[in-house]
Amino acid sequence: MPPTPRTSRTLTDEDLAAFKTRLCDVAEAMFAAAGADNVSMRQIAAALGVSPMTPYRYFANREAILAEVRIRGFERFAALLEAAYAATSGDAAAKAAAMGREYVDFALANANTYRLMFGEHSQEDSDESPLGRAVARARATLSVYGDGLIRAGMAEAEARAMEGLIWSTLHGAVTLELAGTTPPGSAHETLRLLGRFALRG
Amino acid sequence: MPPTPRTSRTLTDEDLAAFKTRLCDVAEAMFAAAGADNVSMRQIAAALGVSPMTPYRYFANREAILAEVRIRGFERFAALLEAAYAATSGDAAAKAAAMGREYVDFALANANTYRLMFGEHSQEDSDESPLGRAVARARATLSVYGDGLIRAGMAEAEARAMEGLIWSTLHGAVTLELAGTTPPGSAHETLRLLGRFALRG
DNA sequence: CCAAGTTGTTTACACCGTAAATTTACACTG
DNA sequence: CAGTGTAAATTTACGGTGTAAACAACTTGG
Repeated sequence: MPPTPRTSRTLTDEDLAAFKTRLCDVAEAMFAAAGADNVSMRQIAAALGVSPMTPYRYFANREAILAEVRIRGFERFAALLEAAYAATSGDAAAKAAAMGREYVDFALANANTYRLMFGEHSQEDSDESPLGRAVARARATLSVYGDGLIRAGMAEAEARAMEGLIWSTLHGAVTLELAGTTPPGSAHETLRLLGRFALRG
Repeated sequence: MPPTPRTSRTLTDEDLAAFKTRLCDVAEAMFAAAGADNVSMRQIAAALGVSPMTPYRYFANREAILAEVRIRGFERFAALLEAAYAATSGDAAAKAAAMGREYVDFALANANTYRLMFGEHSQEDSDESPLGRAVARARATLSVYGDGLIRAGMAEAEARAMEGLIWSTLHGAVTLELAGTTPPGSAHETLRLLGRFALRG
């Protein structure tokens, strides 16, 4: 069978971006359904209706696709947290509680995406990298909590450290549940407990 | 090249167990060095000086080896926590603090083993399964903390839930650091903070 | 001594990520 | 308009994976 390229010669920057976006959309859905490890390059290409090697013209390799999807995941995540913050009326504690709920709900409802986001991605998240910036954006939503502590008289450094503790607890709760180490519902239970005595107004 | 089997006919139960142990020792070391995903069956077999298919006579498949190594990891982990408990003189808070330190140290010093232990292992940890029992043993060491709370007047159910919260925080802190999402040292910092206001005697 | 069964080996298959060669179709020259 | 260079997509090919199946070497029960 002869090759059947139907190109329009040297593709535009937006054509290029469009393909990348389309590929990421498809890959993201497949990853979410089966876990990133169980989706091959060939499967992604087939789902796009394109030959197995075509994606390599747009991404250096498989890892580059994972990196891109990770970034998109963090951005979606951050947007949800920000929305939860904006949609909640009340004091900082109420907003923080809503964000905590959103955090756990997102992780449990998008297990494979969350696993991909927080899996071992070799290179560290320098604030310069796109991934680092996406992570920073998600992390920044946590500052609502620290801000409340500062208003209550806590030193800034300490308040920021407390944010790290809250984050650790949320992350630990959902990953333990996602791994099957703790039974279903544990994460929400932990969240409830955390809110009870870490968010007393 | 002709096959060169030098067997001694129908191997004893302890011969069988010995091979499994030897294989797990080797596999564990290779996993620790390179990460489980980067170690193939063929590599393990080669390291054992045996042909690629021989391990399959002792383990159903690769996943069965991972499961076994996971169990051994949890047992080693539990033993360390128990040792930290036994070696610490003082009240429950001091013992709990020592165990928390041991927890974080183990995870950071055995990153790949820890990742394997708490990675997605498909089947849940029923208390009937060997893995479930190994997990339960590690988890049981946490009860020291809950016991202290109960002595301080907290209801039992609540105290056990608090153990889950502590576990989540420790697990979250180390996995965030192992993933590179938080900078080195963060887990110890979180541990310090946790101990400060969760362990006030 | 022979048939059966246990052990380890070799071989084989379908899949993977991706490097390299190949084909196609456009955008240019003349 | 013919010819050519080249970007885009394809096919092919290579070394790797997990593991099923066939096979060879041996021990043992009859």
